[in-house]
Amino acid sequence: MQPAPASSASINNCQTRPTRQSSLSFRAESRNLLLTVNEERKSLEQRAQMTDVERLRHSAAHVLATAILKIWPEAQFAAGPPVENGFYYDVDLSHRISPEDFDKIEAEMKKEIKANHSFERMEVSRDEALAMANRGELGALSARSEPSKYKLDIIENIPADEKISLYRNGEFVDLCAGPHAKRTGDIGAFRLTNVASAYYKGDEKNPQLQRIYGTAFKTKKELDDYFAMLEEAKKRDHRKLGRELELFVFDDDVGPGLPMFLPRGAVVAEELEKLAKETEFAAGYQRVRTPHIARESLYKKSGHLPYYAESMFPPMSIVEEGKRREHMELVIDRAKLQHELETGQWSDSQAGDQFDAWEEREKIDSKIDQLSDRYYLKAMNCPHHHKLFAALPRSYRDLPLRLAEYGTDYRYEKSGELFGLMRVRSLQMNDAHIYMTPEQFEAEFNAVNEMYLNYFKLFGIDKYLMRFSTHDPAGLGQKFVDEPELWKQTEEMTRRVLKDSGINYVEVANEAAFYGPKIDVQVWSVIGREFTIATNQVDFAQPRRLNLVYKDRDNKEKTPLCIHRAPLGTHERFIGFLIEHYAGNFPLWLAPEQVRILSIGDEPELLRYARAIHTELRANQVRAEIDESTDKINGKIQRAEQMKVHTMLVIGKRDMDANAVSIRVHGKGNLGAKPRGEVIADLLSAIKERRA
RNA sequence: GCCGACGUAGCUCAGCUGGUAGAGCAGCGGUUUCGUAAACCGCAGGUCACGGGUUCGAAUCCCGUCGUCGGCUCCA
Repeated sequence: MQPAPASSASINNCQTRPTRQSSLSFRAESRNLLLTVNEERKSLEQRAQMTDVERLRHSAAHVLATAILKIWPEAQFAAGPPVENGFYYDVDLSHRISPEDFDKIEAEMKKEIKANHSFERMEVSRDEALAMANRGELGALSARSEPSKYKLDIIENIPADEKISLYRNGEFVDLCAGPHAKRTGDIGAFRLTNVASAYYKGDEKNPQLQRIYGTAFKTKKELDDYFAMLEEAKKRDHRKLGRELELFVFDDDVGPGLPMFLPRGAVVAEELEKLAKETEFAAGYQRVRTPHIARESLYKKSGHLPYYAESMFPPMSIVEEGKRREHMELVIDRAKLQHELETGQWSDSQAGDQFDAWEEREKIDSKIDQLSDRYYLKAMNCPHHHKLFAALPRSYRDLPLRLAEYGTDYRYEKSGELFGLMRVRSLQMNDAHIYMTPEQFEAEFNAVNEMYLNYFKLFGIDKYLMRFSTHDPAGLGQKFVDEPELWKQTEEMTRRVLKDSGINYVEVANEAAFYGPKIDVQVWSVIGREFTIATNQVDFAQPRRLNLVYKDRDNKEKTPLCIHRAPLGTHERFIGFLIEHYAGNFPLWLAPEQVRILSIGDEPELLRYARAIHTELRANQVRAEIDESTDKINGKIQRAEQMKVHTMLVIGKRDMDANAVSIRVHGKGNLGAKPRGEVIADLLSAIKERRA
């Protein structure tokens, strides 16, 4: 799992979760700073590949630093790269920069841009660079009493064979690989957006810096469009719409990251389940059901525990009735011993006694351990499914065996990573595990991909990308199971299928699951925001660890290959995505309330007619409601529109006399009157066919 | 987890430098009989997230806890 921003974090069926900090770190004692060093660096060539807008943003970062120095000359700068939607510069400054300071900083930036300084590149020797940094001249307007400490560190980490370059714009000189725009005046339009804190090099052992974010474009128009897009995204924010449309809620007493679906949200989840069940039934999957918890032994065998324990809720310890007394006695003994260890005066001559006490404590601990059983809330469904595979003798004739379940999992996401429905601690996944022979892999993998593509079509997802994550041989035995041959085989198979099927994919090294190569599926909502929604993983390790076997033609027992797949990801994230994608305007088949009947007035005869239609629709499983409030028709329409009810059937005396109804569709307005029977038939067929 | 901002009625928000908590919508009770985005009147609703402190007096100031949000290498 790559450390990714919450909005793009991936969903894993089950796999290792490296910490945010995957780089090797050590303390540089020579300075006050505690620094870490990265394993990998981008080469200069790689970095020189910047698009025009990236150059411009990179230059904007330098202009930002220039402006900050004009106001706070003592500021120390670290890194200031262009990023996806703009740029930032990390600054170490005792003054806390807040958005109130932005006007002042932007005004200085504008002066720099107006002055239209050129960006001059200078190559210097390592010694010159170090000397300048020591005089505080890098990331600065002039020499200063304090050395440019971050720049010094950066220089020291530049490989000996790399050239060192500086860039100057006006008075500002910075250590910088470039490239840049030609002149500050090329920065057509910019704006500072926010300020956040960031550790130097992302390592919490390092000092915390203030990260000033901004964005820049060539033209004012592009900048305005960008902010308009942000506004639109705000309107579509699933947290806002989720509350307004009464889809889901969070409650402090239930707990952070534990969403509860209100009836309207539950409808969406259940319609998605219905879709998945129909699709999977047609594709030869079988449904299974498994508990939400399992004994520790299962995760020891599956291999998850050492890799994944941090992402799981802490275990529940249970002592069976018959063992409670013995357990209690041990606990008391341990407490006594602990007290002694903590309060006792242990002189040098008693070191041996102290050591014995430690040993004794360990013995007691292990006895306590043996008496108690630990259960974990499951964070993934695969081990349970693997156990179902193993539950019956399997023949090659049974393969491929496809076991599917909308499994409920619990993952202990770090508090700072929770985000609406996008990153939660309880989740339900459109999960399935396909067990097969290696010969069947290609066909099965293709079928899975085809399922993905069909879903994309149904939901109107035009842009997608499959990120194919492979292993790095250097990580064998640590991050990845030590099976070089199987890695090679499965990665080749996967790559070939992806290539042959013409699917849009990229290959990413070193991000595979611990048990095999993995594909994360990224999709883009209609407003262009990226979501990592689904996952598809090859597993050759767990089946072996759990002794899964089938009897092959040659009467030999063999280990099956397994594909983990979850095309609809989790309900939580997929619904979050759909809310934004549709801006809350769900297609008829997904709409929480498909039809609302609005009568004009409440004369008994008219109400009878309206109620008859309501009853008929509900008898046909249509989610229809009837608004019998005393509001006037405009009020009823307003309320239905606000709740984004898909179809409104407006019924007045005129309609009743003609045995008709007037149709109004959310977002489309009044579509006029039609015969009652025709309207109902149209609704039923649109729902059945899941028409948009 | 770490840094920062924020937390007032179901929702959206007002409440100045400490002095009796307010509006609109939603809800409830009436009246209204209205043809495609808000009829009218009334009523009710808050331990100002929670806990502590300062003060004659705290929504307001301080500390802590909980929660939400922004961010935590896309590297000079």
